[in-house]
Amino acid sequence: MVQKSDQIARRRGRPRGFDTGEVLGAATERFRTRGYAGTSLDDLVDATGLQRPSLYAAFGDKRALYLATLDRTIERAGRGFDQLIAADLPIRQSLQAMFRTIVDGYLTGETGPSGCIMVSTSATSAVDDAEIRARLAAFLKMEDDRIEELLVARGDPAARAHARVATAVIHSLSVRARAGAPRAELEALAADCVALIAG
Amino acid sequence: MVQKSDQIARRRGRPRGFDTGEVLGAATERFRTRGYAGTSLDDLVDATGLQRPSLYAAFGDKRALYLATLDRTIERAGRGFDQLIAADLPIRQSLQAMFRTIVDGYLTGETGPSGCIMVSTSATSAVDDAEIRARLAAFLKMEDDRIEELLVARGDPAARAHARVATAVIHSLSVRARAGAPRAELEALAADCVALIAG
DNA sequence: AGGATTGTTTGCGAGTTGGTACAAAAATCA
DNA sequence: TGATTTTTGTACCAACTCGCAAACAATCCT
Repeated sequence: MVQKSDQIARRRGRPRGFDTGEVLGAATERFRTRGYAGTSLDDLVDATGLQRPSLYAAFGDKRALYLATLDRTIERAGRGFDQLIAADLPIRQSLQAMFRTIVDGYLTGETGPSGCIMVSTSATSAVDDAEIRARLAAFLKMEDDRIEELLVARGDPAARAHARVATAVIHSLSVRARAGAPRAELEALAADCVALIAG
Repeated sequence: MVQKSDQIARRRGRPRGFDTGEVLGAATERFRTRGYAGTSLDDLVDATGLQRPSLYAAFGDKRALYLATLDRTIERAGRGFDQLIAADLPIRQSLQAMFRTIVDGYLTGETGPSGCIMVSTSATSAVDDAEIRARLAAFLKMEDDRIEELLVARGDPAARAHARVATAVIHSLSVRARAGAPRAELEALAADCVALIAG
């Protein structure tokens, strides 16, 4: 009872040779490019550097790992919106900053622009899998709510409708990024949306 | 040279026991619910009623069949927009009719609301497959162009920007439908979009 | 009728899939 | 030190994957 947690409560057996967050990030990237059904265990071993048994011990089976990547994505995206709201910029600047971050992220990817794992990948598996569908629904609600909250705080009288449309534009940006649309096209759509809401 | 095409140019051997269009439609539905990677040959045999060799003889391998379903979808959607433009209704009514048709379609599906095969399914496979990506890009361009054309014909001075945003809302409707959003939610988003453009 | 041509059915085989058993390895505890 | 606990690496398995070969069936042509 003396050294309750000397460092980080030293565990008993052999220590893990990997960081859970990093592994989850690597798995997310692979799932984002190939989708759930299109990603094999060999893919995940290749992406994470872990062997199958390590993956299974740490996360459970393939589906549980996928769900974990979705949860991680929802959390991180939520924190992003929180920061944006806290920055307390005027409507136009808030939306511009939001779209800038989103477009930048959507244009990244292992083999090409990969958009959003929730909007453009989990959606494929959502119809026949209730847990994936629930995560996607939670993500969409989070987006709608946070953007509406942001617009309400700035005194937008049509906050609700504007938030829904802004979210819709986010979704479209993901689809268009995966279709190979050039950055300028994505930025133009974002600018059109900002003009429509804040212009 | 006399009976060039007595009926429909009677072919040589054993006649096909199926209608190509119907089979393509059945395959489309299965691909729409499960995605490309998530649909097996057994699934397609089950959905179409054809045996593997018949599928292969008529369409080629699984990927070629998938590409055929995408092409069919693009064609049919294009015809839908053509009809809408030809109807020559005012802006508000045109958009309302468009969204009504789209929402109705997106809420259908083999096992639940399945949205759009292009937006919410082909997008998953588009990153690593150039031909699928090209089809998706062509589909998006078709949507953008047709809606812009419609708005230009009605004298909308911001036709281009409005068309992009309307297309974005269409994409979001597909994602939301697959997430299990109720009809009222989809209709509300559509109404918000119409109000923003034509209000 | 009989040959030619095309479509259909059965069955299979090579490769890949997700998942696991088992032993070696690396740490803590006594 | 040796026993215990946890992680890691190797190898494997049963099930499923896509695709195809070969025999059979149905039509047209002469």
